[in-house]
Amino acid sequence: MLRAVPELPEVETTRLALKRCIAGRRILAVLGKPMTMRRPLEPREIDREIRGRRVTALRRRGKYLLIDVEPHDSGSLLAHLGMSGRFAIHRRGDPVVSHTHLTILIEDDVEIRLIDPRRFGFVSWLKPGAEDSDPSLARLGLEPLDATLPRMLPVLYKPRRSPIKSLLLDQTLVAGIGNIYATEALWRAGIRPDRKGQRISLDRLGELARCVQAVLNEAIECGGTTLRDFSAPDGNLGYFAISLSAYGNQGTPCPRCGHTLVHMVLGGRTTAWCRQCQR
DNA sequence: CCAGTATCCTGCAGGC
DNA sequence: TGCCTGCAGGATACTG
Repeated sequence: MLRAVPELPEVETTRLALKRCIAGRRILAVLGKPMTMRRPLEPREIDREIRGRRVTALRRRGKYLLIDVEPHDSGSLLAHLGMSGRFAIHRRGDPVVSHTHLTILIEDDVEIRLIDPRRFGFVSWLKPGAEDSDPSLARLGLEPLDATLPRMLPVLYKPRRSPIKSLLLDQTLVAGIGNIYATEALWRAGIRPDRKGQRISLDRLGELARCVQAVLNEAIECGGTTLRDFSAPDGNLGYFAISLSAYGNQGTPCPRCGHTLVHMVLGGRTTAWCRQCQR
């Protein structure tokens, strides 16, 4: 199984698991050392802000996770898992794996741990009102699971000259799609990754939007049905084996037509695709 | 404004 | 067997 980079489905699965385990529970303490990450990690500041408070809600925006605490509108934790980040749910006393940068102690002996070898992710405290002006959140585009996507994606992509693959990865247009699900959605839609947005009909872009939603929903469903909240032995969340038709499968037969899948590099990202049935 | 590229970081696969 | 190189990619600063 490929070790998947967290995209929207993995973040959503993490959100649902964290919700089941910590929503309504009180935070006892936050532990960790200051660390250079995508944004500086300041465990003591986070501890000062959320110690003793109850978790009220877990939200997702694109690939970002928001953890709200009581009282209402008193600020939130903002997290991004980057490329190698994950939240693990543990019991107090479980062995600590390397690259555990943050530990959130929850009542009833639950611990939430942030593990991120590459440190492209982050967890930071958003002061009350800071959410609206946060530079990362403010730039995010449409939620891909929104019912308006089939109508809006063609409008957003049609004027663009970039390859469709690059447009799918542009978080300011639609937020939450990464390299894996962009590759899968294009394979499903039968669109070659380097075709410019301008050169794709509105109908085909609408179909692409439905493929994006289908592959994301299937991945979430897969995660929801295969993941346990406390998964032995390491408590990892948000990683699961959805069967991928194109991503990483260059050199093997296309599951639809049998033609050998090839790969190309677009914007520094590899894409597997089928010359026969992706036009 | 827009499109394309370099950069951060570590683990690991592949080659010799 | 072991070392070395290069690749993996999300967000963003930077360049053309």
